[in-house]
Amino acid sequence: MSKFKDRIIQIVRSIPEGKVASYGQVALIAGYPRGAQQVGWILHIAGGENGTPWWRVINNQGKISTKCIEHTPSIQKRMLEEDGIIVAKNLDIDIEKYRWRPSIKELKKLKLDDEYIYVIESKYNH
DNA sequence: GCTATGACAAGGA
DNA sequence: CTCCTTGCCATAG
Repeated sequence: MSKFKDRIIQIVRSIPEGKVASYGQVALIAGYPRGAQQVGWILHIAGGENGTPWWRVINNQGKISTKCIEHTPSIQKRMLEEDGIIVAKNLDIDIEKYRWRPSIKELKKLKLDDEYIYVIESKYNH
């Protein structure tokens, strides 16, 4: 069990129903600003473990980009719709409308220092 | 330790 | 908007 994996899973599990986050956003909040691609990989091997809502993570262009045969795009689309999120036929999602914007208090619980939390806030709350 | 592989992202054409 | 290039970095072999 790597620290990285645990961290990513922890963040993904804290995404509330009805909200989505991008791979880069999850990586950023987890404390790995440039680990977007690794998030996809972690979800590929660990997605589905202990109730991890892997389907709430999409790319920053608002599209579903899974290629995993265990977790196909159609499955992800259905899971998102069950969360109340509108997904177009071409797998497009209005990410800015549904984007998860964790509060300062929520971020502090993740043991991130104040300066770093400010960076996250300024990036997604403009 | 070194190379190859990406469920990615951002910027240029 | 689409297509392409470059930068990224944890894992697997």
